[in-house]
Amino acid sequence: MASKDRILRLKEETRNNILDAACKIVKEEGWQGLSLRKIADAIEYTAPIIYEYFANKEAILQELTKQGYLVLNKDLISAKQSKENPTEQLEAMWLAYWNFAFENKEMYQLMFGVEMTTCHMVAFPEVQTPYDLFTETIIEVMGDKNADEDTICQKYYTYYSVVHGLISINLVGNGLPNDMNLQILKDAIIGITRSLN
Amino acid sequence: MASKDRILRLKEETRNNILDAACKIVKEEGWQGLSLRKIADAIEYTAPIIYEYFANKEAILQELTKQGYLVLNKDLISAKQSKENPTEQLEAMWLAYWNFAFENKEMYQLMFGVEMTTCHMVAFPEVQTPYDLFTETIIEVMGDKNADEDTICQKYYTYYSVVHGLISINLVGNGLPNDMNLQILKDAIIGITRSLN
DNA sequence: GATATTATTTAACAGCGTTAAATTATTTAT
DNA sequence: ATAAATAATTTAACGCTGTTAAATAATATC
Repeated sequence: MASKDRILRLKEETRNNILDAACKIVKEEGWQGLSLRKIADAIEYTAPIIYEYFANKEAILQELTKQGYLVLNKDLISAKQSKENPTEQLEAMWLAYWNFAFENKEMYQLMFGVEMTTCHMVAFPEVQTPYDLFTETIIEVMGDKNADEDTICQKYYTYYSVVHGLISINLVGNGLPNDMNLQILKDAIIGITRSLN
Repeated sequence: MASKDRILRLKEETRNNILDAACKIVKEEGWQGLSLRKIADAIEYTAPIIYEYFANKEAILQELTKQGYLVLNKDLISAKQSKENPTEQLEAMWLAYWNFAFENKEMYQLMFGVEMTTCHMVAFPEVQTPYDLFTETIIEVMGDKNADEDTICQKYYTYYSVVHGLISINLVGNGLPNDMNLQILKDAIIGITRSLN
């Protein structure tokens, strides 16, 4: 019976190897360079074996997306915890979001469809978390626990639009000078925050 | 000698047929559905003939991108001309930009890398035009002809970030309710404009 | 009408995601 | 320990992709 466990452990390991190999290939060659045959090569198997672990290529991308959200959500939470004041928390969170995008460019592209077709598959709960974390803090900044749902949503998307837009502009093409980026980002965040209270 | 002209005209026509066919296929099946064989089928030729008119598939995308910019630039100019006041011109231009994105979703994706790998090939002058048109109007709103180049550039990208971001969010996935979109868009534009003077 | 030129197609290559069948390795049962 | 059953893995193939070279068909030139 213990051998069953060993086999299960090995299968789990191979599954992770597939995901790790995919990540490595993407970091080296971009999403266009990713193929099942390359993944198989990296883990020293032939291509069809992948279908023992994933339904198809899309399922691999879905799993990677999930992992991306886990990292992002962790970053957002620890950013919030790094500050006391809700306004500072919100700013720290958007900065963490920004940093995640540039520390994980390929991941961000996959998750948010920049220069890359996203896998809008069965939604998993992790994609909702950033929205929850941000709106929760927005409510705190507004100091109005009974604030209108639509108003909060709108404020969130105002932040989100400018941050995601600026990230996208930088990921596609040459991007902007670093100092200009940060100035736009911080000015925009401050500006929107001012409109909150 | 006139026959030469006829042939040249026919070649030009076929070239356009290729581009038109590509557009049609993309509108019906999205960028993922576009293939050289489908284009060839649509114009009733076989695939390799396309290489008599374009160096490769990328070159077709480049030409379509160019056409996209021609339309966008025309829209921006006529939006500007529709108003007298520079502030109103600027708002009308961003609204025209917004409308272009949703009236030409596939084109916008190609031009700005939303859910689609852009062809960042040899840059052509048309890509610069929106920047010129917007910054020109921003300067007029500021009423300072000697304004700092960097400041103007920064203001432009502040507008651009929020508009492009909001568009991207809508093109990827399900998008937001229509009224919320317009409210975010107009609020953001008004807010940034307020910071200009 | 024969020859040269151009237009177009056919065939092929290497790569892609994916599936079914064949093969090898491992476990189970006698 | 050997035979049968099960599982793991590979080989071969399909239809698709962009692209190239060679073969063929159509046209123009002499």
